[in-house]
Amino acid sequence: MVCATPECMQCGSRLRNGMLEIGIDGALQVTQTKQTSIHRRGSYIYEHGQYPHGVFCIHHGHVKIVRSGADGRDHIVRFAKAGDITGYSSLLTNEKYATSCIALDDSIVCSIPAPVLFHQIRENPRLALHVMQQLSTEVQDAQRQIVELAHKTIRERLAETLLVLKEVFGLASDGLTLASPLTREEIASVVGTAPESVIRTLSEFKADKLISTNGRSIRLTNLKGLARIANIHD
Amino acid sequence: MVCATPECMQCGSRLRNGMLEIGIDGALQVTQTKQTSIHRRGSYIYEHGQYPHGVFCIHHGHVKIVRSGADGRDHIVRFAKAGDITGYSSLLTNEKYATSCIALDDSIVCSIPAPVLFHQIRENPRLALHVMQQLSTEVQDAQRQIVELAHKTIRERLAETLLVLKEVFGLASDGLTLASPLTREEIASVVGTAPESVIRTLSEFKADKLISTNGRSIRLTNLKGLARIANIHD
DNA sequence: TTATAACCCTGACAAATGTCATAGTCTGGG
DNA sequence: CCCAGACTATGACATTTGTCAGGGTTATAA
Repeated sequence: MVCATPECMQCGSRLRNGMLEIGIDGALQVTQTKQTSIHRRGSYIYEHGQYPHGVFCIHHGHVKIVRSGADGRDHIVRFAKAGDITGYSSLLTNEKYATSCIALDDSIVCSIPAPVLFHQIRENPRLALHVMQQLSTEVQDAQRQIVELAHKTIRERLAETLLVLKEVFGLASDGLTLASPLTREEIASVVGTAPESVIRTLSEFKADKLISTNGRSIRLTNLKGLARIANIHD
Repeated sequence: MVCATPECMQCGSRLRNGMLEIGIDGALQVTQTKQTSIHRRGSYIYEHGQYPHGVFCIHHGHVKIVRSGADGRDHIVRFAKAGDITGYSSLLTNEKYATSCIALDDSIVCSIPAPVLFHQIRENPRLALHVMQQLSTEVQDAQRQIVELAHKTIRERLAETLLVLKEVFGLASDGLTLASPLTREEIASVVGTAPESVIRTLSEFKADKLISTNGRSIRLTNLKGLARIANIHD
């Protein structure tokens, strides 16, 4: 679905207002060429194996970036939410997507064509530097995850994941309940374990008065306790 | 140790001869400002917690990039060898190193000052693009590691690691023995497990006629068998 | 509203992995 | 050449985690 409304300029304005400073002309080109689409929970923004044609910028909602393992099990390698950009690492290496990007909410996503992005990068060293910094942050996040998967228990990783979900999705109006649409299985595929282990460990946390649950929803009643489990070790 | 010999131009020439094309002037600037140092096994090229002042380019030998976990245990997140560049992700985000870089061999490493690198990036969009591509590859490698740590057994990960070591360090003149100086403990910190588990699994591989060992050295006698274990699952 | 599928939860058990103890082996420096 | 320290190797055992089965609950769509 093409986004033809003049006020739909978040992509361009974000690029301009951020540290990127692609200039009025650049913002105009981006705004004129981008395509906006609406997704419901579960719908694919891009899929493993396709060739990239551009980058995606999340206007509204939340998406998960998923990589499937050899045995068919999926792993959520990161989230993206409104304002975040995704899909450039495969575009830059000019390879098929190694990951899929799937909406978690009802989301609005716009896509900037590759030629436009490359043109802007060539024209503007500050944009280039910004992309490098984004990629550097991704590298460091991924390396941190590697170490944690290798050496932390499920208990530690789940506690940290709950705190990450708080950052990504925020809290409901009570200030305690995670505003996250993730199922236990999706949480498991962030933590890197089986859904049963997530459920069991959540029950431990309940017994330890760190959280309480009601159906899918989780209330974080002791943030410091969770942080202690997550950072320092058991 | 400053590298003053005129023939020591690998950094500059690599940058020029590669896809980077920084031009004669660029190569000259790099060559004139870089510093070359010699390291023995175990010596630090840079260390976790320091602030970066430039990027490092490996002339000769092999290094490990290590990240230490909360419990003090280290994890090898990747290797770099002659021709590879390392240390730019922390430089770009302008944060303390999250990793350490340690020589595995007697190695020769040269360092390009940050201002020179940034100047070259600003001047030359192709260099910028190349750095982005390197970073993209690192992101994808790291994400692959995440999924494997989350969902593969030690047996699978160790088989893959042996094949990786073959790519990084090559084989001795017999065409079978890994030319790797890694101890069992270092292999464990690639695989993400305890040294005992590595030794035990290597013994399984010996029993399965996939490898043979002699002290520290490992002979890969059945590459296809290892690949089968590594890729398809057990 | 109801039917249905997806999801949450727990128990029991099996398998994988970590930890500790101990002994043998290699290797580099004096 | 020899010794000390580091490394490899294996067994026994504890712990963590995965798998399978089954029952209750919730959400979604007709």
